[in-house]
Amino acid sequence: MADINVSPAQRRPLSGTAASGTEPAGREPAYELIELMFFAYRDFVGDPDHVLERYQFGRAHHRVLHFVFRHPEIRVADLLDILKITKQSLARVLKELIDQGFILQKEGQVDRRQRLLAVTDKGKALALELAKLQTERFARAIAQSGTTRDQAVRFLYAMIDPERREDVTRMITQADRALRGKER
Amino acid sequence: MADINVSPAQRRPLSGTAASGTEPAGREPAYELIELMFFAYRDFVGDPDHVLERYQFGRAHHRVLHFVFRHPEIRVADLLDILKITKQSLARVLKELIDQGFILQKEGQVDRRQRLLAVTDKGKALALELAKLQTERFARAIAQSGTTRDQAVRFLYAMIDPERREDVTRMITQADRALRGKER
DNA sequence: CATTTATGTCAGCCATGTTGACATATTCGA
DNA sequence: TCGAATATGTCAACATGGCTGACATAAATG
Repeated sequence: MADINVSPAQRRPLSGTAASGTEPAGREPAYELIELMFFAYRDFVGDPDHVLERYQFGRAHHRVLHFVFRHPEIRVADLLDILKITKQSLARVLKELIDQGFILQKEGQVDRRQRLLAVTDKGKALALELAKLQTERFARAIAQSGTTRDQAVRFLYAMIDPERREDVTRMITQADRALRGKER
Repeated sequence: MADINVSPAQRRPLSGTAASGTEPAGREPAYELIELMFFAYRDFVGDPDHVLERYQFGRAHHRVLHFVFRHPEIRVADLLDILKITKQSLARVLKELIDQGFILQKEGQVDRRQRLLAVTDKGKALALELAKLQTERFARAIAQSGTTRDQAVRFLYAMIDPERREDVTRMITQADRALRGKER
């Protein structure tokens, strides 16, 4: 459980910047948060990007691999629903992931029209490697910011469109259940 | 200061999911945080996307407009450095923003090779409209998650690559100073 | 058996990133 | 003062990953 750099709230940024008066328009624009979100996300996806270059994969491959890893035997239609892309877009990257042996398809048992997707051992290894990089970033950020993991979860959750939150929670819960079930 | 929905920690997601044993590999992958970050960012940039459609602009236009708005009279080279794209990529969207009257260029006073960029009134209005949308999302998220704004700032800041943090802080501070100086 | 569903695929377009090469104007240092 | 360095623009070509529209196939379903 040893962590890279446990020191709460060292060298924090600005944040005493807003509220000079009573604007009629409402709230002061939160430029600081907006820009921090932009840079944070860029670095968050940057880690995996470097690894993916090894296989000539891009971010699209990462997303597909990740969600197939998290939802073994997922139907194509459900994957499209998570990613919010078209099947033509999915087809391109999925084909490459299958050709290179990271993902495999099997015919559905109950409904033989379905092509259920799952990661191979190779795919699992890569998905885990990428998840670990991002996990380390979160662990660092939580430790160094003096936040709790729970606060971070609640904050990010509340950044999601209210009407989609339930779906997201359900999806994550279900994936956790499925994965724990498998690994036992 | 009245907010949309002030209720701390209502309907929070899971988060009691990790730590089943002592893996030799280290930490449990933080799937929940990883996926929440993905969905949060998608919605975060989704708000502006809809508005930008009105002008046939994309996210690239948004980024350029935003940072030019925040850094009046910015040099092209400095803008490229913030965005981390090539000048050829910038040129395309910048041309459209200039043609449609959102941004204008002026020759540098001290160095006449420079083409200093600034938003027009029209550009400022659009930049503010977009920033306001994202500000509202943050205000909602902070109120509903029971976090403080300061915690959110520190957390996002700590998500950035350590070696880039100083630059980001400096950039934000400087932009705040420049904008406040102008509005007085 | 006709229709609906799940998936695949072809073709082409668009947005936004890239590299490489080269042009122009201006500044700056020897 | 002149040659090199700098700031910017531009042309051409390419890659990635979105999109729409059209159509094909196999299987399920009423």
